[in-house]
Amino acid sequence: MIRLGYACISMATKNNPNKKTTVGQLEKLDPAGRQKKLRKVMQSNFFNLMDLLKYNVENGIFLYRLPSEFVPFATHPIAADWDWEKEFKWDLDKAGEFIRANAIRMTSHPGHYSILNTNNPSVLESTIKDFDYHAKVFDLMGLDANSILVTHVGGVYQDKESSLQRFADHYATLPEHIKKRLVVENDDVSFTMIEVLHLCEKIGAPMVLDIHHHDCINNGEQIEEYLPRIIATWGDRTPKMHFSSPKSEKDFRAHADTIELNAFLRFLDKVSHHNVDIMLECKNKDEALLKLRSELRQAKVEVESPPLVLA
DNA sequence: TCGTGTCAAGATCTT
DNA sequence: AAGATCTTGACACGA
Repeated sequence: MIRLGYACISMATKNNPNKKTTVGQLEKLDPAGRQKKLRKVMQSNFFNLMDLLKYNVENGIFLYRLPSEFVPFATHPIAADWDWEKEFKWDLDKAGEFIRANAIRMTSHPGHYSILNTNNPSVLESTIKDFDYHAKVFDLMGLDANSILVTHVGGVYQDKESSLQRFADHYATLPEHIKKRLVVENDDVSFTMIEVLHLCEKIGAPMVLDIHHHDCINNGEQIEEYLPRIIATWGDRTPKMHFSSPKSEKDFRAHADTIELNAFLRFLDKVSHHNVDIMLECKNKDEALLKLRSELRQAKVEVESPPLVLA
């Protein structure tokens, strides 16, 4: 069975769990004022998250990416003495309860400034701190290892081989609670499906296949040839893939507003006999998901539930 | 209320 | 060596 999901922002719920503030704002306040401000932002993020998850469940959407901004300045020095874990323990429990009760798969995507294969020790340190934060949120919500952190390989630094090796070396040093959630995605400019697959097989981490990125860089490889191996990297977890449509011929790498039905059908043909979660990445978010769903229904393609068996 | 400059973070390309 | 770009929505402030 296939499940569809979307990233971070819902167009239907006006408020989203990605409210934030700025360093400049916090600097104007005394320590107590800072904590108050951070608390206020996080409170609205919790409120908005519960609202959004309820909407998701009502609409049969069980795959969702939590915005990295969920905890404001979670790893920034300016919020170092703010103990959000303790302060929001009750809320994290409640959210986790709802997520587990409704079998929602939460995922996350640490920002593109977090780069595990960096050769700069201070960047590595802040990257691990960022991964730790993302993992901790899922840990505190009591979510299983299907709640993953998706990252890219990182920079090339003029030497792909050693850059891949450095990813593997740094991966090996990660604490268990991060390692059990970290997965690697092929990107659209540097590391191809094949390169990431080899890396994932080597280090024993799952691979997120991004179809659009593969369309951006490849050496003519067909995804169907590699799907069994990609899916095998997930072990007993549910594989996750990313799907999006190019914005235009000229601006190919950018995401379009919606998903192009025919391209999606061609992809579906290759994966529909697997159990796969598909994250749709497009500007129109949940609206695009619901649109695709209705187009699939019109095309009489049953995707998200097992085929009906008539008695 | 509306328009706009600005925003934590790195890598890479351009000047 | 310093600056621009990537990508990008939303905060915060001034009009």
